[in-house]
Amino acid sequence: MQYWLVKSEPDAYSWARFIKEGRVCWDGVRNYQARNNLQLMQPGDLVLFYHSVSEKAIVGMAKVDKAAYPDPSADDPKWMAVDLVPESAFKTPVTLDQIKKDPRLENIALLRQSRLSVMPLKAEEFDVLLALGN
DNA sequence: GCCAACGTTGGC
DNA sequence: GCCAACGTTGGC
Repeated sequence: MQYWLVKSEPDAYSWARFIKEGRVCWDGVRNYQARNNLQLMQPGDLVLFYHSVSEKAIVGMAKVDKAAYPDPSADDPKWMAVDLVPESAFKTPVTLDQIKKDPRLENIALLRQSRLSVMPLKAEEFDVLLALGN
């Protein structure tokens, strides 16, 4: 079991829409490092869902439902997608500000590599974030 | 709206 | 293979 975090601009694809639709093909990733992370996802892995830009907070948790397969939105089969299903909404969104202020999260990839859109979380980081959100 | 970070492209 | 130019992301 591994833990991940994915980013989405709420204007492009929001948590609310994810809940409403009940499943998403997480496609459109066009960055090798993010793609490599997608390829490592296994069904059952837990994924925190971060709203970037306007909200800047983790808003919920999803679960990997289908491991990586060629991205249907890409011309080139080297790009990958996974399927995610909603698991639970956070009671309280965990803001970027909170994350920055928490010494337990000082090495989180979200802060270290601000532009990466699919990143692994350490189990300890995942636990801290889940506790903050619930 | 600006800009830092960083990835990609293309000329040399 | 280097690097300047350019595009994108995402925080501020």
